[in-house]
Amino acid sequence: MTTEGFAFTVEARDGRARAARLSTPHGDVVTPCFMPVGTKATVKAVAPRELRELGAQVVLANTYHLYLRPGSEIVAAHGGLHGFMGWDGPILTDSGGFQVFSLESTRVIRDEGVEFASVYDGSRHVFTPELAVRVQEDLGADIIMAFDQCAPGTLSLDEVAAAVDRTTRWAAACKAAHRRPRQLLVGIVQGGVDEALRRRSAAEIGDVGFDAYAIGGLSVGERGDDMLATVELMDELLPGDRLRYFMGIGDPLGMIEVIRRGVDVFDCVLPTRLARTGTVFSGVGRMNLRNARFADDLAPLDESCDCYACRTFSRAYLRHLVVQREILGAHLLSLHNLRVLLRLCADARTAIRAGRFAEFAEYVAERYSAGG
RNA sequence: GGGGGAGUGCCCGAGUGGCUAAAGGGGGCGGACUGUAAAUCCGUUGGCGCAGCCUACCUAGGUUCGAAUCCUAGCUCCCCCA
Repeated sequence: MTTEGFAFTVEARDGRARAARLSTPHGDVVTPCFMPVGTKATVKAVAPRELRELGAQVVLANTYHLYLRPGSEIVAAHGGLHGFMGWDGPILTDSGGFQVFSLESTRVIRDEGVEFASVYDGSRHVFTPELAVRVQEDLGADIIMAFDQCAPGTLSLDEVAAAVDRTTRWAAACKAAHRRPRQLLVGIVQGGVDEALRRRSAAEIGDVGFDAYAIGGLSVGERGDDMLATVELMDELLPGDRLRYFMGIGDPLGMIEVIRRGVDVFDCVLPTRLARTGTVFSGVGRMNLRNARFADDLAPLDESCDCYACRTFSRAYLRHLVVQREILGAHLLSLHNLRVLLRLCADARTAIRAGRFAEFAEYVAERYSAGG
């Protein structure tokens, strides 16, 4: 790896699955690794100290949202995101590429960049690859993302192809603009679920050349088998000695399936969002705690979970918090859902190193088969 | 003692002769959520033998082809003056 302060080593393989180590200026990350999402420099409802206790190694923040509020200069005044949000481990910032997709109704894509209407006050902002890199340099995350156009495979082939082209040009512009040392810039592959477009995007992004690669544009509405087939293809196309990051997957079953196909790290809002809407991952699939059947259920959320919520409270109490919209409910359920994913990753690492990943995956599939 | 106002579905609250099984909100029940515009959004919410019928807008009568809506009496509640 050519980026100063970083190293990446695959330490064990089991099938396509890998157990690896990424060294960063803020510590090592062992993979497979789930990265909690903290868009506005906070993993909603969970304090950094708790993230650490849960076993989180890296957290995300979002360039576009922090650029709008509070503004990167405020963050920079704290010495960057680490000081600002009180997390001393590795941080990754997404570039704003996802907002090109999620804020579709308030944005206009042009070849030079994307014009957004601020979701806060309607003011217009043009995000370019150069600006996305500059803001990310100011924010000071360890790992930063190229500015891309997230285009789901549900769009027309022409649209996905156009997104592939722009993503390549923008990736080159990001690389050229990147100046800050000791900061890992990650290139993103697009192409929806079309094999030819994925091959083209992987080749082009690979030609630009990055020390780590991300798989973007998946888990955004396409069919599950198409998604997994695309991940398998990416395993063949991406260099085996570089970190692979699947952007946006965080359900227990899906996570295991992408680990099985050679992905090292991934992030997702799902565990914390589900928690805030009353749903938890459990050994019997997802449980929506608002359901009346939990009203008098004195059992813990999940007998086998070691999180604070499971060790301390009954389903009936947690349901009460959720139904009454007590803020503690969002907090406790977030702790639990994050713990489930982080523990699964820890177990996956152990299994890969022991050459027992297939067996482990089978166990997870059985345990979380009810949609967990 | 005098004057005025109000009683609607689990709750609040629109509705003042047919388009009303009754707006809207809350609550209840259920669903969704995957690089976070999300403590959000969606559906549903009288009963049944369910293209129909039954029961429903404080109670009991009445007017009318037809009443939550008009009339009479009663019950309950609220406000103002003394």
